[in-house]
Amino acid sequence: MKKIHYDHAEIEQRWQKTWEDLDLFQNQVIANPQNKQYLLFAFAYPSGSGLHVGHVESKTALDMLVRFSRMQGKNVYFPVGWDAFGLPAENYAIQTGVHPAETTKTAINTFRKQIKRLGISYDWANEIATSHPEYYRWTQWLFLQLYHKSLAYQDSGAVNWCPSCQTVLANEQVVEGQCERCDSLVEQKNLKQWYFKITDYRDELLNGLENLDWPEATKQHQRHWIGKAKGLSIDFKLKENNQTLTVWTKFWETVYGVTFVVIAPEKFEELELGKLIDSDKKKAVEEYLDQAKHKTEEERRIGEKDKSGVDTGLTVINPVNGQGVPLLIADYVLMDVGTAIVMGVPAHDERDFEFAKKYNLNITQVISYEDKEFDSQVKNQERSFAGRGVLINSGRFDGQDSWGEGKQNVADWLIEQGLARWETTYKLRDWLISRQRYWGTPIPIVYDPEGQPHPVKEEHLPWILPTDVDFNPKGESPLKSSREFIERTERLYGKGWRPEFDTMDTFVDSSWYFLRYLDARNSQEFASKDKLKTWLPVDLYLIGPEHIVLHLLYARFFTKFLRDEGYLEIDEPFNKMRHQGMILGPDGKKMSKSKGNVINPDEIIQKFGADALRIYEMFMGPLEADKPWDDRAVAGVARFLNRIYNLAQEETTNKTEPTLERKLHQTLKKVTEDLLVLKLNTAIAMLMECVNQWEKLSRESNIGVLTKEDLLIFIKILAPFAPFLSEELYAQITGTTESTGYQGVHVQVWPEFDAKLAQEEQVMIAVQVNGKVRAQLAVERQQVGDQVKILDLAKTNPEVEKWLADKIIIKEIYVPGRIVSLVAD
RNA sequence: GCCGAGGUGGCGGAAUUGGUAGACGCGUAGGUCUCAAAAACCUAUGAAGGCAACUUCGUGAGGGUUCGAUUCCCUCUCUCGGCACCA
Repeated sequence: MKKIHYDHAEIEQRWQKTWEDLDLFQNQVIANPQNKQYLLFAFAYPSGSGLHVGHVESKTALDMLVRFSRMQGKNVYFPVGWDAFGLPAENYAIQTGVHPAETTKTAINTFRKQIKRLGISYDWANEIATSHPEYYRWTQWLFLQLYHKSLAYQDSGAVNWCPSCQTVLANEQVVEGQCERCDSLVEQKNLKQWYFKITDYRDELLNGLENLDWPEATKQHQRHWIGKAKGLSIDFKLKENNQTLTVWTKFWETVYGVTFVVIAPEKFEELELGKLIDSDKKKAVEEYLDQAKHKTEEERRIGEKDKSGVDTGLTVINPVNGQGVPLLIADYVLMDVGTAIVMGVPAHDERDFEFAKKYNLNITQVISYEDKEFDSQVKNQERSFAGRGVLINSGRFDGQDSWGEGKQNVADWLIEQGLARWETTYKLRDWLISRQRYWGTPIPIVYDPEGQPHPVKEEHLPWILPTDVDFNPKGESPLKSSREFIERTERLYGKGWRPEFDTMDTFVDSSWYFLRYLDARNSQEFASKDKLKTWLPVDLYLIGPEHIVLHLLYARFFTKFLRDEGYLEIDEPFNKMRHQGMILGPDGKKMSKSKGNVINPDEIIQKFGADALRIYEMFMGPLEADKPWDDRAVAGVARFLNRIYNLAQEETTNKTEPTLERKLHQTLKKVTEDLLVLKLNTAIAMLMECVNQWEKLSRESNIGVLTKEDLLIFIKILAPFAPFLSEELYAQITGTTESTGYQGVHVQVWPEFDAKLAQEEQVMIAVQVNGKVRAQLAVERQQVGDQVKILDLAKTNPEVEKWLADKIIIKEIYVPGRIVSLVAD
């Protein structure tokens, strides 16, 4: 039969229009808890460059699962929206003068069009954009709820400042001392800013991870970020005035080895220790404090190699042995770790060792090691070592295991003596949400003429983002340039009142969007309790691994807060979460415009069709892996689809070829199982195997090889993968017309798997002799369980006999249906 | 330095979680069709040896457990992510 190329463009456009006219899969949020499935894709920032192949990957993967679930009779909700506030649109506005609202709208329209072309079956009825007043009104409402509970508060202190973005950043947005977005070196500034008190939930955020079905690596990451550490706070006394200086340590067993104490510059000032210093030291100390204050992030990093500090001339008493040791100031001690005062144990800590060497401080070994070389190196003050050993020079604890009884006994004793207590520290700090940028949600706060903050009244929400604004960065919030904003505030609150000019971190917007999805047009509340109760939690969240600490932590925090406020009944928003990998350029590198290795999905759709693009991206490899693009492999997928199209044109028969029927049911089984665990690459491979066999049999036969029913089974299991082609073929075969109402493949029931039909009649059993496969036995299915017979068959097989000649069998193993293993000597 | 993921043909990747390594796709070679090409289809395709049936080797390296290891254990090595002066 003559092979034709089916017209993918025509078919795809026609069905896209039909589905849209029918409002297929729209308005799926109904309060029906039966069989509910809330499937969530991390909503995207609508960038001006449009959809890229990475977007296609995650959207398509979930769409396949969604279509499959629907056919399985699940009540599926699959919403869509836009993380529409953000810097790129604002930066573009600075360059071109085009208002961010304009560019955002255009970008969303482009994305929407592209997504529809891909055949993603989103429910558009609850589409949201975080920049829409009816959305950010509730972001502001949430801020106010936090404010009323004192979980949103204002504080001044050192903050991370990006000189290029002209805004402060959250700790989470500083990567290696650089701005996450533009890689500028981050500076420290003292500013009064708004914070969310996420630390109130730190223990729950940590413990809640336990039962989540998330990738273990992601959970581990969040644990590290929260950074809970149990240690001992030990009180040292200042000799000069008996003032207590508390150090915090995880290595208290080395306390007898303390030969100095180091304090962070900021802490030294906070405790006002300067006044105790002798005049001869005063100048050096003041100089050091001044210099430390002005160190840039870059200089500090250089300092990693060369530690600096200054002796205060003050003496600290080690409580365990009464020894007086010097107090030094050094900026390698960080203000926000522990108590910002560190006990210096140079024999057993690398940093302390370095510091001691540089400033000629004493070194006392208090742990001896089994390894003689190590031990003598430490003894000779050539290096430090932090491994396990036996305590020495440690009074009553000498001879005890430094990681076992010794560690325990030292702690017990210190606590008993009232010298120390357990203290748990965390790395997680409160979330700084103020941003000195325009394109974001305005913080709903106004200041009275005395400068005291007050919440914007709820009836004034949404607290609209003004439009008469000069975007050009001047180191302060662009909103200050809006006359309307100030006039509005004075009109509503009184003369001399001023609005808060900062906007919120866009991560605030995205921390609760999955809640708004459930009731996006509700003007009375952020979502009705009924719908929240019905649909939460999210059943599967597919999100890039780049959101591990930021978004996922914040969203969990919001969920827990709203639960405590009585709005939600769940503790965790996303019980099951998976990551999609990155699609790399053909060169195996991350796609970027500057590298010129970007693949445009529109071009692929035009050339090969949306179905081919969808299937290719899923066929590339495991969803979670990073995979390089291969242009030629897309053509292979297009070929696969074309073969299906041509085979489906052939006549059907009244009895399916038995081997093909078997293959079809094996395929049904494999595809069903793989879809449930998102192993889409192997599901597609199985579909290909099935088609290969179908084609082979069809070639060898003059008449049809498939019944109409079996053909329809194949089309149905193809439907989640290739929604357009399967819809077309289904319509062709069943002859349904629009007049009968929509009866297309996407509302059909997923076929039932028949184990009997999938079973092979003959099973191939391999025979190993001394671990090497030497023969294959074709065994009737009924005989597989007959061990005696199978072993007999194996031993009398001529191939096997050859290898058994002159040998005695000493062991026989039969794994039913798989393998016979004979051991002979 | 620490934490995490990983290393399988020329390439992307499979492998029922201890049971025939290399499914499926790409690429390559030869062929069919064609005046020719493209497209499409067929056959072969881990490496080495052999005319051949066949044999040996082979999942980053080395060792171990086992009748049997890509899979489990130990040591090492390389790659990719992340964190990092965290006391």
